[in-house]
Formats: sequence, structure tokens, C-alpha cells
Amino acid sequence: MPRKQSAADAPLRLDNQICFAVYSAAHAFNRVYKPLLDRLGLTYPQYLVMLVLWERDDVPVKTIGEKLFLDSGTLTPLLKRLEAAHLVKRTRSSEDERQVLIALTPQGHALKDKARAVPQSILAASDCSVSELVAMKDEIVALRDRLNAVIGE
Amino acid sequence: MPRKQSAADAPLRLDNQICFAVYSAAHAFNRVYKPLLDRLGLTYPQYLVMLVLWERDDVPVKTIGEKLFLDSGTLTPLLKRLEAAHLVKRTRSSEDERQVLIALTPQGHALKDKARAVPQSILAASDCSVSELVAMKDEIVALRDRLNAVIGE
DNA sequence: TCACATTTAATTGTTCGCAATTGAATGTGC
DNA sequence: GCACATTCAATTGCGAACAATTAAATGTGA
Repeated sequence: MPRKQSAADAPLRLDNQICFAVYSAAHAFNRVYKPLLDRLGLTYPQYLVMLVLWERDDVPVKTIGEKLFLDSGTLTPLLKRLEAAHLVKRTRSSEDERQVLIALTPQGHALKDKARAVPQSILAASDCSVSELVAMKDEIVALRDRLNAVIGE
Repeated sequence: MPRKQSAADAPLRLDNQICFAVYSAAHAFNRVYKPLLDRLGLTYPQYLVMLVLWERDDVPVKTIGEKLFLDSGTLTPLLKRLEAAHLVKRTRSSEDERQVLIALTPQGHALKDKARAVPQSILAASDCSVSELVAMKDEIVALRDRLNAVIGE
């Protein structure tokens, strides 16, 4: 005979939900990143876009979206703000007029050097060895990919 | 002499960032939850608030915020939407007029039964044993708590 | 008691995140 | 060559998320 808070409720308990763990960890990361990224004049999603562009430049919006799992509804205004900050340039492709290519400006390239300090600070804040973090990251990525596989039916 | 994409850039590479793993996993979870929660008429953050309330009712906004790491700027409008959906009632405390107490309505209580199907579906989607998920969850929570400790200086 | 700090929600403004729609460009089948 | 579907970015609308501010209630010290 179950009382309130019985074992049957365990799956609904907040502390038992991996999803909430991930959700709240993402916010915690965001709060740690905030003061670091303020110095670069970037928000966290903007920083992610810059990470993509620092790896490869002159790519359509679609490509950025595939890497970050974001769509044009998110990226279009974000990229316009990066353009207003003179970090990227948006130009419609001449080969395929449907595409908008995103290229770094000299300032956008230059920001990469300043950004190198960020991962170090995050590593320090996580108070964890690199190998532990890599192992966790690989597990989380594997989980994410299984979840994304379910979405595509 | 480093070329482009040298080893010095490794920390800035998107795929090496645990933070992006967490960020993208959170979004993947959200997308899996979406169709399940649509049946309950809830968004994911609203679902989290309901989880808190199903554990304990009649609590001030502050308490909910502490459990979910959210502030009143997020919760006040969210709770107003839950009230508009007749799932909670907001009443100012008579003992301390600064506080607004959040109580479940009968419909709010009743929704708990429908919600029991959700964690099962998520478990299936994650395609992972319970023990593996619990282990990951504990690691992620530990990381989150270390990050949050840094924020409080 | 009365000035003062603290606590608590609410509000405002900016930025994400996504669903749904629009509209232009491109590709395809017949 | 032409109707048709597909692709891609942009737009609109809604719901978070948070910083900063406001305002009311409460607690505290002299």
C-alpha cells in the first residue's frame, strides 16, 4: 500500500532524471562562461558559431546549423548580430543564390587568439582531470547521438 | 612551425568541448521530450516545475527556483502560464506578504498520473541501461555542482 | 521607534530556440 | 520546356533564460 512519495514515484523524482542533470549542467556551464565571454563580446551560442567558423570559414548557414544542431530561425538573427559586431560577413552565394555564405572578418579571425584563454578557464572551473572530462564528454556525445537517432524515427 | 588546425587549436575545437556535448545533449533531450510533453500540454521547463510540485506542494517561488536553478524572471511568467492552464494556483502568503505560494489544482495533481509514461519513453529513447544512466547522471550532477561552486566564488 | 539593509516577486529588455510559414532558387520528371 | 517538388534562408510568434531594476514587506540596530 503506497504512501505519498512511494517507490512508484521514483521515476518522476527530479533528482533521478538524467535529463535534468544535463539541463542544469548546461545552465551551470553558461553561467561560468558568461564573464569569460563578456570580455570577447560574445554570448555562448555566438561563441559556438565562432568556434565553427574558426575551424572552417566561408560556409553556408546550413552547415553551421548541422554542426550545432540549430536551425535558421536561431542562426539568422544571431549571425546578423555577429555581422553588426563586425565579426562576420554575410554574402549570398553566386553559385546558388539560395545560400548565404558566412565568412570571418579580420576582426573575427583576430578574436581567436583572445578566445584561447577560455577553454583553460573552463577546465580550471570544472575542477577535474582532462582525461575524466574527455571520458564524460564521449559518453554524453554517445547519448546525444542515440537521442538524435530516435528523433529521425 | 604550426600549420592551420595545429595542435594548439585543439582546445578550441568544437568536438573537444564537453560544454558543447552537454549543451547539445540538452537540446536533444528537449526534442525527444517535446512530443511526449505535448500530450500533457507542457513545455519542458513547465514539466520540471510540475515535477517539483508533485514532490511538494504549496511552496514559494523561491523554493522552486532553488531546486531548478532558475530565478523569478523565468518563473513568474512560466507560473502565470501554468495558472492560465488551470494547473496551479498562485496566492500571496498571509504570513509573509512578499512570498507567492504555488499550489497544485486538482487538475495539476491529476496530471501526475499521465506523466508517469514520460520517464519510460525517455529511458527507451536513450537506449541505455538504467545503471549506466544513473552513473552518468551522478557524474554530470557532480560536475554541475563543482561549476556552481565556482560561480559563488 | 525609526532609519536602514535584506528579502522576495514582478517587470523590462535582450538573446536564444523552435515550429510554422513564406518566398525565392534550384533540381526533376515527363 | 514546363509543371512540380525540394532546398535554403528569412520571418513571425511564442516560450524560455537572465541581467538589471523596481517596489513592497520584513528584519535589524541604534
